[in-house]
Amino acid sequence: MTLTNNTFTGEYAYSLDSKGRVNIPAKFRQSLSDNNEGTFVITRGMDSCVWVYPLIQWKDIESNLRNLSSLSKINRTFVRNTARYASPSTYDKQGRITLTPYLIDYAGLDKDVLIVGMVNKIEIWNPTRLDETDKQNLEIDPAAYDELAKNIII
Amino acid sequence: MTLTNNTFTGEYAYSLDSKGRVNIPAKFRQSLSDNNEGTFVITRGMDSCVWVYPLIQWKDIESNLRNLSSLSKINRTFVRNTARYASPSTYDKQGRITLTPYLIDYAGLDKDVLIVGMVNKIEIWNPTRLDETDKQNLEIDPAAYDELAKNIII
DNA sequence: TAAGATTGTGGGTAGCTGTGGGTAACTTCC
DNA sequence: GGAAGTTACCCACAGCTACCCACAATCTTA
Repeated sequence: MTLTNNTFTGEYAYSLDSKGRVNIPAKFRQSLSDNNEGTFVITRGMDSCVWVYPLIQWKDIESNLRNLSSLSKINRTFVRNTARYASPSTYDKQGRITLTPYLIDYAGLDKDVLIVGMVNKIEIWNPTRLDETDKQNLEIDPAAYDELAKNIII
Repeated sequence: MTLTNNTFTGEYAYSLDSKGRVNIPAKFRQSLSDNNEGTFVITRGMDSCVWVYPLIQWKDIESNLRNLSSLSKINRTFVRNTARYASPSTYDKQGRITLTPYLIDYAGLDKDVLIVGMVNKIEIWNPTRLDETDKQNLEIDPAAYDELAKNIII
């Protein structure tokens, strides 16, 4: 099956082992283009989860960060928070990446994790936290949400 | 007769087998343009059914999602809820796609299923649920139809 | 009407995928 | 410099998926 390059969708239940390793779903690996060199950049998500970017996607973000002037305080804070927790991770022969202890703690990860495709990146969740986040998001402005849906879903 | 490309109409009774496979009606497959590479994207419908998009139709949605910045919370929620349940599925030599266990459960699918052409996408229903949904929709506010009439002529 | 082609359904199997664990090389800290 | 802990790489194996073939029912065509 040929998928769009570097594009991720779907939800998968996987497990985090005692060494801090998680499998990247085979479907996701197949969609990776070669210039990623089997490498992802893992970092802290804006929700309570881990964000996993394919290397070339991250390089894009990096060059965008470079263009943010440090004169503005919000820019400095944003660049710092984004860069600070990012680290590259190459997957092993079995297709697993190793997470850092900080990120495992930040996302509250335990043995069972949910891997969610977010189109240009991947999220790793503690299933319980994702449920909670889902519920909170029900309180999101419905009009704004409908507006998005109207323009995108066909 | 050949209809417009990637356009689906009509209703068909098929069966879901023990491996989670359903046949895509031959008429639907014939209407697919080649750039779909024999691939559909299946996802959760807004009603209690499975939505099946031809690949190129889904790519449209995907590229819209790609342009939503994850800095905004509502964008993150929307991308997650849309991408999460979507997964590509290429039909086999017999013209069948494989559904995910989650979607089978969500739509309450059993052995007998109804496949409904929805012009730009396909719906897969549990016949009982479609009946129930139909009955509820009879009670639709006539004013809502009047509103719709402004947008479409039949 | 008869022969052939197409379509829908069932099932077998090789190879892949996800998971656990072992070991050698490397790093860190006293 | 050496012990202890950590990391990167390797192998093993059970379960599952993608692919293949078979066959009956239906449709097409001459």
